[in-house]
Amino acid sequence: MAKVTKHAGAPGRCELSAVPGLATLDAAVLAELDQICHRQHYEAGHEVFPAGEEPPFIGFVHTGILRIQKRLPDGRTYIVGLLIQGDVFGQVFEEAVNFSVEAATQAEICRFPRGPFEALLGRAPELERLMLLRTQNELDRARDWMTILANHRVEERLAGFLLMLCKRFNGIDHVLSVDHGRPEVHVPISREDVAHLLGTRPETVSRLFHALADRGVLAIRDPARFEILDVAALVRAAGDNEPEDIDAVVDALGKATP
Amino acid sequence: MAKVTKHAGAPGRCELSAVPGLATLDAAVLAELDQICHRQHYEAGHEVFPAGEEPPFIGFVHTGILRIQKRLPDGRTYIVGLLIQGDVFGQVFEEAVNFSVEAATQAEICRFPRGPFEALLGRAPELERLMLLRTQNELDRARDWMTILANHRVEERLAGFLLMLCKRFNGIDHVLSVDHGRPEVHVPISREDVAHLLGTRPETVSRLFHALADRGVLAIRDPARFEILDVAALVRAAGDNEPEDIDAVVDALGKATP
DNA sequence: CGGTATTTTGAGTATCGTCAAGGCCAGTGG
DNA sequence: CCACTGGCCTTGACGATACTCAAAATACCG
Repeated sequence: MAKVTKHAGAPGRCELSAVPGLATLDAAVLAELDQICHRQHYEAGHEVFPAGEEPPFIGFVHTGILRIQKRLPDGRTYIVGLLIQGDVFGQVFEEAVNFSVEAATQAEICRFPRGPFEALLGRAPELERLMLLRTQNELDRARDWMTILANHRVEERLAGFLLMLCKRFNGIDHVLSVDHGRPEVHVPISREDVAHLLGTRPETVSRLFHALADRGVLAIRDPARFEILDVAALVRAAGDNEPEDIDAVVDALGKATP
Repeated sequence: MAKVTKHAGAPGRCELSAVPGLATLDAAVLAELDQICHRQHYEAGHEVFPAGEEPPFIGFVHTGILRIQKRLPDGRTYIVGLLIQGDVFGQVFEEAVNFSVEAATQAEICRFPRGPFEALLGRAPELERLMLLRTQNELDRARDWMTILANHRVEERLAGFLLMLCKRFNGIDHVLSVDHGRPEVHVPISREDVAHLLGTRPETVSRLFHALADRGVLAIRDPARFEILDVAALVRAAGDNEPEDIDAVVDALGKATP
């Protein structure tokens, strides 16, 4: 993992106007963005950009899943977030970032070189506003994730992770689907990555998936696919007794693509 | 706790130009900010604004410490961040926030009503840029905090918390000082708050403070004040083997106000 | 000085990490 | 077509860690 191999991309033609989040932008701004954008493909495990340096570009995820992470010299890895379709990453106007970005699966992204992108930011207040709102949103999600991480029992964290997949990844990359009339969640990353996200070990993750299955909360169709049998029980397992949340999940599951 | 009592504040006169982070702003923008700003005092435990609603203002912390938190109906509390002198809080252009803000100690803040503040944002690109950079910074800190939370042993999280206090709170509110030639850290929040921040219980926090003391890493002067006896050991206890970090802490401790 | 809240300590138990072995699947090469 | 290999996932046993409940000690405040 962490190889730097990259595949060359062609400039322009990123169909940015088709992207929901960007549709509100002025046509002229969109055209300029499209001008400076290079589309690029990454294989799973390849590094999109490293920690400790100035990020060379702002990225926009088209397909696939990326990990935001920090690797320590002793081999420990912390994953502090996942990036999916439609997410923007890379800080503007920063000299160095603390976290690297790696492809967790095959991924297709758009790269906007920082120089031109930052110049465009200055000319297009609406784009700057968009970046501010997106960053605020990311911060909010990071804090939500912290409340999951702060649960002492790993089972609560794991259940919270599954619910997060349902709520946020719905409709993305076949994460959520309905196969035999029951909602099915596809966990798009390895046990080890899940463990790194949750601050635990792969063995414990495995044990707890099976514990949830034994209690009838979910069924394991294959190591990456889980049928949700009892949403309410899963929400209870997450220790999350906010009624709004169970509604949000039921809602997300209801809208899952068959 | 969580009372809504507020003390009335007088508009203007917030001496915003004296604030390091805002000094780069145009004088005219600063004057406008000063116009719309109301200074307000909060007692420890009082709510600055609640979760689930549109935040009524953007806040700027002058003195004291605030908690960003979520309270669950069953009484559990998650603290996802602390705000100190110079921090800005409150999202712009958002309908509802997920987290409430409460005073952890007596606090003095400036309130910028959202309407006028957002209007000013549109007229002053440099202010919007400032907000973007601050939010990016907050996001980075939140992710750093996540890497501390993801450690399985509470001792690592507690040591990481102490080091964070040294690095970030240096020079603020007497958190860091040198009393008998040795650096002394003042933990400005209760054991319970520390526990909520670290995802554990006050008993465990207490036990681990004393365990660190028994090993000679630190000395407990009173329940809120700790003398750091062995910085290197503390960094090791945090499980953080990035050489940059020990340097940063030694540096911060060296600059501590005597 | 008394009353209350906070912190500390103790004992017992649940949870999780660690180490080690075994199983499953996909891709490879005979 | 089948054995072999390597990666991932699973399972088991044991010990370490932290949570729970309960009580005592200390600090705080009027």
